[in-house]
Amino acid sequence: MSQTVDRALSILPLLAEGPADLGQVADRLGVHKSTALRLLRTLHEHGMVYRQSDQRYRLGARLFALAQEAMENLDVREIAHAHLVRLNESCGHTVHLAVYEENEVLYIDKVESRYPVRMYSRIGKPVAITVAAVAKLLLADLPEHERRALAEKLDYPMYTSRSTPNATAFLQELAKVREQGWATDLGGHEESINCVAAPIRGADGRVVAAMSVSAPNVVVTADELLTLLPLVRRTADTISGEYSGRNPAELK
Amino acid sequence: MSQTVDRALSILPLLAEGPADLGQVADRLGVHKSTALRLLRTLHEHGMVYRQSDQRYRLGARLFALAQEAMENLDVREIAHAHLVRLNESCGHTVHLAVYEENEVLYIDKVESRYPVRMYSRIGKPVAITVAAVAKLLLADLPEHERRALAEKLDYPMYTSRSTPNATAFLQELAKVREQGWATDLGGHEESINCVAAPIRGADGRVVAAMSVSAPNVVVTADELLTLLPLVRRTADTISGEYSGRNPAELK
DNA sequence: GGGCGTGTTGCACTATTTGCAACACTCATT
DNA sequence: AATGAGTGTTGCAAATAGTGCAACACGCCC
Repeated sequence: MSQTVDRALSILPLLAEGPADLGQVADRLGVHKSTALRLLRTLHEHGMVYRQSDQRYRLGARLFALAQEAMENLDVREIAHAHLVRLNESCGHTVHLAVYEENEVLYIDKVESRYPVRMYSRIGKPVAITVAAVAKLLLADLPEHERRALAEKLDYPMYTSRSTPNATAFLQELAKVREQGWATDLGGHEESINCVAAPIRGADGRVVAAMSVSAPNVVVTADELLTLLPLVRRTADTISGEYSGRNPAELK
Repeated sequence: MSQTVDRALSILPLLAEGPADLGQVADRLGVHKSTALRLLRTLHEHGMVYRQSDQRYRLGARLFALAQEAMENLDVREIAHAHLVRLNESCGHTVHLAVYEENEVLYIDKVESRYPVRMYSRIGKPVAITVAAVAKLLLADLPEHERRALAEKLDYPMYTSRSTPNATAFLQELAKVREQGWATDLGGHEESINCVAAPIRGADGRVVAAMSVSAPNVVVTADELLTLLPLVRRTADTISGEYSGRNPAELK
């Protein structure tokens, strides 16, 4: 592993917390100012960091553009999008699409609720992995040992009284989810918000993504939301079919 | 400037085009496979790239998370958001917030139209810089020489017949925008979409961001959209006031 | 089982990066 | 004006850290 690159990349999460000046960056990296300067310069040339008017550094525009492009190239996302919109049109609630990647689950698409009350979430944001319905589906499909290892390693923040409290409970929940082929989150992340989710599978049957419908209590009760389950599952299955049907489009 | 970091960072835009295997990466970088491997490994450890099941590399999740965090830390964005939402509620159209950074203009916030017909755009996406109303405002405020230099350097794609055709026309347009303190884009990017935009200024009077309201012809005519101008300008001014009023919140 | 096309590792060489110390610059303070 | 503390910046010599090579380890197809 490359030390120089390692150091340079370590600067990014550091700047993500907020702007910092050269001295601060050097200190937190544990290197000499001049070294930090040269690393920052290289990052700058690539547009990864930006020097604002007060001389301090922040993350740069290229970063957004990259994240953007990367997202748009995801095949599942492309295939799923139209279906998500249609689902939103027929039920009106917020629809999410998420994938698992290296110990994180993240939203890669979202169609906003048509009701005035909206939930907070954002594409690209890592999901509350221990409680979100989509996360349960994605993790439930991991190979046994990987799933256990991950479960042990996670934190279990008690967002609400119904959050998953620990690894044991989590693994149990995952087993259930795996069994039934769908998942819910009933107020486990935010007291008043419920979700139902279904898995999207590739040709080999493995779960490649998960989608969910979320709505706050004030709009529909948990029971009412559950009546949408068949629709959500059907949508997910349609996407699965389309995804496994065609060979992953080779671009260019 | 650091060669190693330079090479490593060059991998990212390359992967943004689509997944690639080790050989391809090495070739396009012009380095030996083993070198490419080690760079990719380091990128991997930082979650910047991800190795998919077919062994090929793609951009990784951390990239999204970083872009995400960076965006949320922008003070203008935070201050403006509530006002954008309110504006959207009162007029129903899509509202955008954009900033300028190193030869690019990018959207940093967006409130979706409440009409069924939506326009395509996405937070983090670089804006069509030669035609977008927000871009004109941001560039019009650059110091003379920088503005000229940039204008010369740009491409002027003819998205529609009303797109800005060349540097001369662009500079002229910028002068006008600078003069009047607001800007429009009447079908310059997409034939049927119009925008009106107003600048958000910091305490020193410099333009720090720009906001716009966009709507397709099928919903309102350009003339009707222009009647919203006073409202847009008022909103922008309110945000400007709030932004220059408080000292930029030092976090942590 | 031989022949590809991958990705991976150990090693010797030297080019690249590093920390230092000295220098520039801006801003307060006196 | 002059001093000083706080920044960011550059040239240099030392050596660490990165490089390409060549050999190896796979998996896959014929």
